[in-house]
Amino acid sequence: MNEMDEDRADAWFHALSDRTRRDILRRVLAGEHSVSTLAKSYDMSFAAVQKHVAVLERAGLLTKRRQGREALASGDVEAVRSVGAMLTDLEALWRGRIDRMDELFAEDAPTTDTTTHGTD
Amino acid sequence: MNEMDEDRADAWFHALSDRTRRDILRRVLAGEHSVSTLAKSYDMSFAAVQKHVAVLERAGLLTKRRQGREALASGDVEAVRSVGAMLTDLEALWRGRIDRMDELFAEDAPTTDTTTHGTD
DNA sequence: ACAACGTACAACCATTCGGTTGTATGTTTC
DNA sequence: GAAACATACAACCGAATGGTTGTACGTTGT
Repeated sequence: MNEMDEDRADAWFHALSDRTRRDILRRVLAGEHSVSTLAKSYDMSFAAVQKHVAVLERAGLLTKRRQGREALASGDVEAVRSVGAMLTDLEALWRGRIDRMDELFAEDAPTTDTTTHGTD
Repeated sequence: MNEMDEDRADAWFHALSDRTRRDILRRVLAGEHSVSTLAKSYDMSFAAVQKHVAVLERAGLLTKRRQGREALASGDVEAVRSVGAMLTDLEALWRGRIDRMDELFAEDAPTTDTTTHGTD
């Protein structure tokens, strides 16, 4: 895991660590929304919502396209999948631990059958 | 999505938003480690690492058990899976958007078959 | 007994974060 | 062209974050 990946991960998880941003992401994944439309949904200033959108955009979780005076935001599902993939990698580490525990069991026990491991 | 879930999600993503914490989580998912063992891996004070462990613990991503003078930390893979599930839910919203786009196509096209909607 | 180890926690500090208001600029609409 | 709308961004502020050092306390080894 190199420095650039960690930077991206920092940005992803930080972007997702705020409930308003998670809610914005839900909306823009379900469909395009202008920033002002989004802003009307929350009990805070337009500028605050705009900043949240900017954080999501910098993290690559959302893209904006300009149409006239509106900025239409759209969620990037590929980025969401990348975050999910990171967690799957974490799970894999855990599974490795379990496998190692199984090996210890196998070493300890009288070897009845070493060829088939029905661990799944 | 109620208030308590959002609090948990805030804690999860915030805990994961720091690269040191992600690294600690990787290690304790792979196997139990004492806090001081973990601390030796990073270029920061013991207290700093201890705080990171505490953040992960409060988020429920890791549990500690006391053995003598050591505090052994172990990653909770179920919590990691819960975070992953949240992202899967986000993906589902996106898929809903795509389905709706398909419907628009279908409405636009000459009606060949309106009775069966093979959207799955 | 006592020194070394492992942990816990408080106090402090610089930086970041999440919010505000205000100002500027481009785009519709009348 | 003026008014209303949508965005962008800077400046500011209190709270939280990520680090530090110092202190205290139980546990282990000699």
